Amino acid sequence: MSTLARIARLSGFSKATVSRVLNHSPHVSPETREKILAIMKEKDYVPNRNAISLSKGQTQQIGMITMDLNELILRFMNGFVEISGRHGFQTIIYTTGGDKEKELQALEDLKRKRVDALLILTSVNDKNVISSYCKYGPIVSWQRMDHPDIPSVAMNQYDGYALAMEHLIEKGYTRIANAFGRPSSINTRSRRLAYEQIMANNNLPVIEKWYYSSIYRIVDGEQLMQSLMGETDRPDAILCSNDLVAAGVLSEARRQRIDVPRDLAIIGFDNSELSRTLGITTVRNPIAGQAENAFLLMAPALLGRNMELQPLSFSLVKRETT
Amino acid sequence: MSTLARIARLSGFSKATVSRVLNHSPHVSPETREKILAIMKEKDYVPNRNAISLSKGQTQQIGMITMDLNELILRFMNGFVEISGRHGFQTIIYTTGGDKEKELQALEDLKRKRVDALLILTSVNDKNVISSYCKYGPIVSWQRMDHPDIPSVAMNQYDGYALAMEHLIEKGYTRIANAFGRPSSINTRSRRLAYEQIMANNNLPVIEKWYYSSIYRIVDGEQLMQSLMGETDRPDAILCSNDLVAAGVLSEARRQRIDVPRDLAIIGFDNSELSRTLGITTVRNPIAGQAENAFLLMAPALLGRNMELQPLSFSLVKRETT
DNA sequence: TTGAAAGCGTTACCAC
DNA sequence: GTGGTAACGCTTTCAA
Repeated sequence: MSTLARIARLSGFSKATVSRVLNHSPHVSPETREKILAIMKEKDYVPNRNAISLSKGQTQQIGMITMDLNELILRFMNGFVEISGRHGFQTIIYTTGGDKEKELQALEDLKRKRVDALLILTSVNDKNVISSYCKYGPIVSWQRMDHPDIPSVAMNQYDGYALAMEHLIEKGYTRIANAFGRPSSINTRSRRLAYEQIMANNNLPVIEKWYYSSIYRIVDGEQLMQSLMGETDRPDAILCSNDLVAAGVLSEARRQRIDVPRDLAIIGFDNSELSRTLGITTVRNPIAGQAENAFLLMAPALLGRNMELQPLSFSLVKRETT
Repeated sequence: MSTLARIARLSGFSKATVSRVLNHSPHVSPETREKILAIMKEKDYVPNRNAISLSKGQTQQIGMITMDLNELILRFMNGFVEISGRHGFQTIIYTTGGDKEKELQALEDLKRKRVDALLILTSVNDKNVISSYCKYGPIVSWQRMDHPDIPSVAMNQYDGYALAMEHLIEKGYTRIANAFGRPSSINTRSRRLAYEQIMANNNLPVIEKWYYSSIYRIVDGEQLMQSLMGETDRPDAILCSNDLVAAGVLSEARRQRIDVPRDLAIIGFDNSELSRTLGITTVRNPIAGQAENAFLLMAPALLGRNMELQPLSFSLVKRETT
């Protein structure tokens, strides 16, 4: 195994000079550089990362914490991996499965300098517990943390929902059902607010009996549609918490011979792969952009320079269900 | 920032003794241990991982290389993360996007001791290039590599396919179409062999005109079903390369008012989340078991002791499409 | 049971 | 431009 010291010995130069070559220092004569590089190549030398990390006090690794992995999380991760890779950082994933202890392990890894920074996608520990680790390195979150030390890149769902609402009303749909996700989450509150305000703006009645919550997956969507079929008074549009739900609603509607979009409009959320294949109108969530911003928020601490966050916005992807 | 040296100074003992406490060495008196532990707690001490890694020459990190992330890969990864975590190893993901250069970076990381071992899920570089890194640490692959130095945990798809075939025949389906994946892959060959042999064993005719290949996704399944509708001579069962394809076939069949499973049986592969929600009969692929075996193959090099691989087998999950 | 000191493989500061 | 050398924070002999 060849080391920097060995290269120094073989080349006749000092370790310092060899190190300079490694780090592209301008204070090395071209001949020296060539000579040393040649020996490195010959001896198949590569610097030991641990030694570098120890010496520099930085590992060039960033940890990503999540309870589980799903399509959305993956899209965020991929975006984050991409930009951090461009800046020379590797990423390591901590899947906690919702276990507080496992999550703490990840936080401890910031303290013990295994990672230089942490990205939280979904967490289970109390925000004050988490924020107590901020002194060891930058921590940025996707989900809102409501803590001054932990910035979040989450977007206000109001805007995305509003886009969908306006589209529906413009198309003439007014009897709108809402399939919400977590009952009292901030996102649900924002979405509900968007629905109510835009209905009011258009002098349309808010129909609370068509509020559904805890609707997350395909089956939930199917069941929702089924229970709707049992009633005489039915909505002419359903705004879904995500694309999975929309897919469930759509497939059940087809099974029930309902003409989509003539008799029922369906809108999903997130613009996932599934919505594309099934042709579901949906709201595009700029996830890669949020991931990028997450890294940019860490940049000052990591790279020593501020970087401008990019402005993000939702957009509507019109397909065959509206 | 407290270091081991500081703890030693404060406690009045040497660094060696403090290190012994850290590593649960039996050669420390209980009182000394207590005293030192108390000071560690008080000073909020945690050992620096880089220093440990450098000193030991091991990082306790394993790299996982993949071109991209999908549900199957994730299941494998989760299984691997789980077992390696139990043995004190963390995992780091290298997503290459099919870029040979990026993949090489990961291999270099084995050389520069950022990771102790590598797990290859999908790779793009030549097996000889990859195997040239074997001298730096254990490399295990999911996909078959056909190289003596790189063991694989892939399973013989013949067995899984045979299970599905026998189930179909037992149920009375004989006019079977096959939706294969990559045209000339080893998996496709095994599956095709299984189909042909089992048909032969039952004195049934092999129908090559119903061989389809390069069928991977939902839309591919839908299209396959559509093209089948145009013909007069139709199969009474379709064996799909994976659950996505089966989902596509199923949804298109429903759209075309075909009675599943009376007029058409559908079997998927992998027992994914989707097959469960849609009620598709499928072949369960013991992915977590394979992931576990992947770690066990590394165990000798990593832990210094041999571990017995567990025997794995496919099984059939019967649902509503057969 | 404990301590002293030599690694581990780099970087970075200070001379020259 | 180049070299000497002290960090970085731990583990691991070898003695005592």
